[in-house]
Amino acid sequence: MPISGVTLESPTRLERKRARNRDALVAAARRLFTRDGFEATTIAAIAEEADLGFGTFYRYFEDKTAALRAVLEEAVREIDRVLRAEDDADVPAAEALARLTDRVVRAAARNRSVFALWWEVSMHSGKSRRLGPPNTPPLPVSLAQAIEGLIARGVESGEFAPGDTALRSGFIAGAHLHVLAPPAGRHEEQDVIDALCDFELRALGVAPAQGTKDRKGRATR
Amino acid sequence: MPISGVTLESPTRLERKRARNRDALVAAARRLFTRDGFEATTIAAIAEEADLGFGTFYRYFEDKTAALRAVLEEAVREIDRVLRAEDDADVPAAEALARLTDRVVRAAARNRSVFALWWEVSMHSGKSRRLGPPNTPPLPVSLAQAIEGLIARGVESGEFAPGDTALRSGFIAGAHLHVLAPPAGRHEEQDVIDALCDFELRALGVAPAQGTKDRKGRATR
Amino acid sequence: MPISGVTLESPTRLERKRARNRDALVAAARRLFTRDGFEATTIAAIAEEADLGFGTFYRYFEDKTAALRAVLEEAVREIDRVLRAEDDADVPAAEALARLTDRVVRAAARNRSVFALWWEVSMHSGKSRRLGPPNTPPLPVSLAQAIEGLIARGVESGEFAPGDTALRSGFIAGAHLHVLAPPAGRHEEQDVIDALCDFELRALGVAPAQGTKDRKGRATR
Amino acid sequence: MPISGVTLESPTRLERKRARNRDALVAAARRLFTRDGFEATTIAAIAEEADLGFGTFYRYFEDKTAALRAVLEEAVREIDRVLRAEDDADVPAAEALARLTDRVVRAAARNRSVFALWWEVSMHSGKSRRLGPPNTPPLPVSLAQAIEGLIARGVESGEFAPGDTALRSGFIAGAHLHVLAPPAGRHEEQDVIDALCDFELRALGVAPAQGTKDRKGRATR
DNA sequence: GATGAATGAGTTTTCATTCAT
DNA sequence: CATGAATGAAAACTCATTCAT
Repeated sequence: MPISGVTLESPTRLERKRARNRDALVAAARRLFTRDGFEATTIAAIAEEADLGFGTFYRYFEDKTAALRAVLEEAVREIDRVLRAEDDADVPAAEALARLTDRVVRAAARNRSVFALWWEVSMHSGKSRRLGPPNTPPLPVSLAQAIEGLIARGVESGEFAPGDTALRSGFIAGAHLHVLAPPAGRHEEQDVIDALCDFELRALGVAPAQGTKDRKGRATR
Repeated sequence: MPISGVTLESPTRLERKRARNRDALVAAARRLFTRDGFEATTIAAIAEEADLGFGTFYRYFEDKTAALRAVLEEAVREIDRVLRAEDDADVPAAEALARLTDRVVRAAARNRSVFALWWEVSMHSGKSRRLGPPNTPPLPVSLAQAIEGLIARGVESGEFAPGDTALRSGFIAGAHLHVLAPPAGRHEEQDVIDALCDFELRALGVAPAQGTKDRKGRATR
Repeated sequence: MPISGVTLESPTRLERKRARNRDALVAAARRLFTRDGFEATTIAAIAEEADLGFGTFYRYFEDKTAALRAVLEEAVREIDRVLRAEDDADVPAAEALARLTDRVVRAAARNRSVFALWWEVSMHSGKSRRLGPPNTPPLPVSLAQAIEGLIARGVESGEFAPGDTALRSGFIAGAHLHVLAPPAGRHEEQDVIDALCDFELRALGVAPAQGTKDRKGRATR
Repeated sequence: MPISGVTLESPTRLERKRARNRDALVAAARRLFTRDGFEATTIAAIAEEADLGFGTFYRYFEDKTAALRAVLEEAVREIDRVLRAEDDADVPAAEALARLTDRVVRAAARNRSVFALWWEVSMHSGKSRRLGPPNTPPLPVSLAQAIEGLIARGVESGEFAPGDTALRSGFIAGAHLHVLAPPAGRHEEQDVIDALCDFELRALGVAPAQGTKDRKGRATR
């Protein structure tokens, strides 16, 4: 048993196993939390879904809420990735907003249930039971903030009509998140995106014609 | 003490007490459900909040879900009242939409927490746990349907730009419901309404100028 | 409102009503106790079955166990009536036993469920929960005692073979009570009685031939 | 501590503990069910009586009725063992019945309370509350069936007097089960058996003298 | 006297969490 | 480190009993 080999490789192997187990647990938790709700999901069910022993859960999470946090952190990371768009800094605000819309709708469609979970949890943050994610702002807020920046830019550049930036960004965020509403998914994703871009750009005072035409040609992205 | 008076009032007295108790329970349930969430609220807590005995709860509600239903029914009634607007049938669609927006935003502001509860509950409808109200459509759906009718009317009359009616009504419903998002209430209600009307009418292709000015004589911020 | 008439008749009328109510409650309790068991029967159910108000139950019975006692007392009275047979004192013991058998089987068939309830209750008398009837001996014991007297008489008179009187009376009581066993009622009552008389008289050493013949002709009773 | 020994014994140790716990629970349940009745026994009491934690009960039994089933299954197994007597197939029916009687009385004496519980439960089978054992026939029925076979054999061979086989087997079963009646146990077991054999064989028309004398050389009391 | 509304003690059951193996 | 057995706190729900009308 060569010490060097063991000490060098052993931690790595373990670490990989640990990571695999943790991932399995988080994935299982996401499936069950979003399907049945947080309270209705038992730890035993999560462990089973992850094909791991019952007690093993507690070797990876302090708590059931820790698992929830882990699930939500994924969603937060996803949103952060979507919202952070430094490369859009040099395109016109309208174009940047269209791109953001595209990314948001696609991400929302992909993570509908987790986003809904996040929304639900954020409603009860700071209340008696502390389920919540650590200190992330609620989804609509994050989204609205990102949009707000773009609107401010567009107003400044004269692209967008003047108006209350905060309110309008909230409205747009609301329109974006409408895709989370239950009967979602009945439209083609691309159609939703096109319509939404048209909708919000018009609302911001941008002449729609070309924008829409462009998008129809699927050229924008 | 006239006998007739006694026999006439006697049943009423009990009934009034019953009604008072029931109202107290519903109010208590609404407070706790919206504050802590449905699952986190115990029946003991509801009874205590209503200042009634524990078992008394069960004389008025079969179930915890029955109390939830009662709470939501209030909200449903409120929305129904808001969405039903026969008197708007003869005004232009744009004006009708503006009025609807006004009513919705005011109602949402008044019932923020209950509407949020409704939204939350409707996310888990059709899942393992059957919390939901009997057969009420989710809030966003009801709202979107009402809006959809107006949009269709406006498109037909030429007031609104053509486009997917269903999608656009959904976007507007989302914008409306944005007021439910946590950091709400930081704006004057009237300002929100004005901005929202401006926002959605522009999005539908209506020239905004007069509309905004008309509403309160306030200049758009 | 003539005082005399009222004071004279009023109590009687009331008493009749009271008696009627009480009877209804006892009958309802018997039906439900025997159908569902004592513990599974709620006072509300008894009152409803008796078509009386809920709280009325407590004007007639101190307790749920009081209702049980009332039900059992009926059965005890019935058994006492069946077992007391002074008029059989001057017939031969065999004939007296046959008559007793006849009466017991008919009573048991008529009161199967109450007797079973009695048996069940007597199993747990003197235990933690005091359900039991006041101080009545269990059904098998009462029955065996009555039989024991007859056997003693028959042994003394030489009709019956000698043997342990107590044990044999117990065996016969057991045979009698077999009719309480679940799949009862598949035989003609008279056939059961005939077979049982034949069985027990043989067991006691009485030549069966005539006895059986007689009974077949239905002449004995 | 040899590794092999550990790996071999390790699983067994747990299993043994599990078995011990389960046995403790069943024993506790039997004690309490028979002492206080099924309904009057709480799960907390069973767990306490078994000296185990409250929740532990539910690791071994789905339900209180599951514990009842486990208790009754013991009794059913015991009865099955007693009633199955293939080795008696070649002895005369009278002798086989005498042996069966012997076994039944001894088993009944040993399991008086459980048999009584079984009887009690079978009275309420098929009613609203489904307590009963899965699909075991009631005790008296099982017993009567076994006896019925012997009587049929004896009648065919000419040992027993002709007569209704079903009824007579029921009577004998009743006599056997009389030992379950409360004031039992005041007689020597052997005396009961002797008297019962004499009783039932006479009842079936078998000349008693030898039979009784043979059994233990004791003269009939 | 009849009634049923109010009440809370008592039971069953679930499940997060601990801990010995 | 993985596991699952043990545990009891907590919650829903029932129902006997009391009491005001």
